[in-house]
Amino acid sequence: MRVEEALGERKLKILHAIIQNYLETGEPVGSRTISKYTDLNLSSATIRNEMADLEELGYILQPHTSAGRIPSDKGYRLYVDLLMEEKEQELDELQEQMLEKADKMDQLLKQAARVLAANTNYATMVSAPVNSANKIKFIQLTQLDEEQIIAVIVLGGNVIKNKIIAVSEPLSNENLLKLNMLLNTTLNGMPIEQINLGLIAMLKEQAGSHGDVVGEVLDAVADAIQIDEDMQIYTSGTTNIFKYPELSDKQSAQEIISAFEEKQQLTELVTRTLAQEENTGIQVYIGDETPVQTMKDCSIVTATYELGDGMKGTIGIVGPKRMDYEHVLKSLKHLQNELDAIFHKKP
Amino acid sequence: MRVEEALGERKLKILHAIIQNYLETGEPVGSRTISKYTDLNLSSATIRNEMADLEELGYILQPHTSAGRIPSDKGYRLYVDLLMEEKEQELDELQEQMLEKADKMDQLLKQAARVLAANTNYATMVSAPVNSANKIKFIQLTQLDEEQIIAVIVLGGNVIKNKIIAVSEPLSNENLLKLNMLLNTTLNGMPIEQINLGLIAMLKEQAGSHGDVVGEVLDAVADAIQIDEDMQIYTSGTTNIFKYPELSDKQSAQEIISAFEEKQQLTELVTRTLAQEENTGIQVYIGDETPVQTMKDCSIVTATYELGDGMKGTIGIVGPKRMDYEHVLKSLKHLQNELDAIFHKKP
DNA sequence: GTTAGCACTCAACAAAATCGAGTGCTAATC
DNA sequence: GATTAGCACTCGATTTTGTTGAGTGCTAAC
Repeated sequence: MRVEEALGERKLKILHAIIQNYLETGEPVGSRTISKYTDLNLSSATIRNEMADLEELGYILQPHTSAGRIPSDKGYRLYVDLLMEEKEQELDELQEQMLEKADKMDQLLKQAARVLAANTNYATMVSAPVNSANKIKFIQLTQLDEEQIIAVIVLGGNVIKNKIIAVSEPLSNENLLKLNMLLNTTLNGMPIEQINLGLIAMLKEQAGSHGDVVGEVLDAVADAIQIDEDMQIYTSGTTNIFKYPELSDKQSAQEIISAFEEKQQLTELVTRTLAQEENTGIQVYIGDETPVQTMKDCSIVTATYELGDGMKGTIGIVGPKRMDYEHVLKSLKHLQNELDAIFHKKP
Repeated sequence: MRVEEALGERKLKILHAIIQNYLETGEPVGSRTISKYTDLNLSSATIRNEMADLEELGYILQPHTSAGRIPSDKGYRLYVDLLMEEKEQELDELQEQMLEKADKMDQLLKQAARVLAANTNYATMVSAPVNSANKIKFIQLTQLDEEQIIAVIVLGGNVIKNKIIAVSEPLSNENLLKLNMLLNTTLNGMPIEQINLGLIAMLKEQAGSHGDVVGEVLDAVADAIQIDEDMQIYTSGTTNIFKYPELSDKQSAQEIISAFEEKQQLTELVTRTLAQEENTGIQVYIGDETPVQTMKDCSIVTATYELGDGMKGTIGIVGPKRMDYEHVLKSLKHLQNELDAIFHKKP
């Protein structure tokens, strides 16, 4: 608000025009262009004066003397926060493609990333839902054969974990039953963070006489329950960055694509996004604002979706700073709703 | 053999020298270079004459008049088949990195891809093991809560599948027990291809009176068992292709990287590789020989590894045609053994 | 405060010039 | 007959130079 006042309406309009034009063309925009293609009815000279001011204020900058102006990060920020008007538009295509086939979660998410990439022409990522504060809902051990026991553990949000445990001697049916009872009564409803060595030791004690085998099994179960540190992230359209010359020189392309392949940095991004608590769940990082230094020449827009039970995932779009913010935000919101709907419909 | 005779030893030596030099530099190699940097003691003029012959025979070619020569696909092929001498070398590093941490299969494979990429400077892929002729080893249905049943299915090679089934009305304990019995007696040991609608119908009949719920459950189980058509493939070092100018123009890079991200084509490659039955399990595709047209300017080297139970997976390396075949083959064999060892040690 | 006009800047493009690696061919040599 | 030195020639790559035009800043007039 204050910024808006301080700048004055005319400057704002000019800034808006510059940004919009730059978003379309990717070329620095000059005073003449603005003078001609807006309804401001000002000569290029006047625009030049205003532009000089805007540059001094840090909203735009010149790549080199005697070039037009391009928006600075600060300029983009103002644009996203104030200037952008969200125009409604149809986008049912997305929906249809989406619902087509979506029985398995991972396929669904991969598909989501793909559709979003196709729809926006940027690189996209979708993280599988995680829940740091998840609880155990159900545990069961079953004898698979003489030497193996299979443990099935169901967490909140119906996340299932399996582990096959090799045992040196078979467990009696009776013991297995007891063990199941014990595990369920003790662990049921327990947040997984609370499962630590101490607890395991206690369990072993309670299990008592059955000796080593029980110990082995309990250790294995504890191991299986641990949160897997690397979350699943699906990406698509990474090569879309080649469509934007400012990102597609070898150096940048190399870095960005690597980041998308190795996922490490994306994980960080997701974690950060999920941590941040905002009402809409949508966040925009412009240039240097990014949590991931590799992408300091990009803009990143992220959204979170929910599954209930506190399970959350992230959708993200990475593109050039001159990304079509309106379109991206719209698509993202749409997909967000879509996912919410799907997950709440079929649990 | 015949080729070797036909060419004559000197031509072979020259060809060898040309290829080796080209592998290192990536630049067309001229007669002078060969004349100077080999122990042939021939003048550049002589080399030129020989080169003219080699070109006529199709083993090398000129990118343009008055440029040096580069190997043709046919030349590479000869090199791989005959000329290459596998020199032994240490490579324990690989092994160490490998064993460091490898409890979960997917992490292990991802790690394998990564190590291989780092080691070779090419793009790599590792497919998770699949088994088209897999059998059911164990099935169990358990009541999770009032409205949900969880199905756990274990296949050969200890592949586990889960499915949560929503039921409209709870199943009685007794019915559940019967159903479990039925499933195990009928399906145990059965190859998953044989599970089709007919069989399901028969099962439903045998289950008899229990009505719709059983039907629902059986359908769900059948669904869960189906082979998931898209296999898991882990990639790494895709951006290594930027290191090779001949692959890193926008067009090619774009295509190759896309192929690595979207995996569709890699799946095809893996399928093809697994189908091919060769003793060593190692295959080399040079240029146009590739099953994946996108990579017609690359060479691809693949190897299969085994888990027993007929489960097989693939490791692959994609790089420029002037790849360091010796090194690649060596690394690949090494990793192949490594994986075999790991999997056979800890089942 | 706005605008017309002008000198100036500078990236981008294109044409021209230069360079040099490499070739094929011929004639001399072993 | 095989090898080699030598030379004219080719052609991509690089550098140089010139040209263009979009765009600026500044000044003076409106």
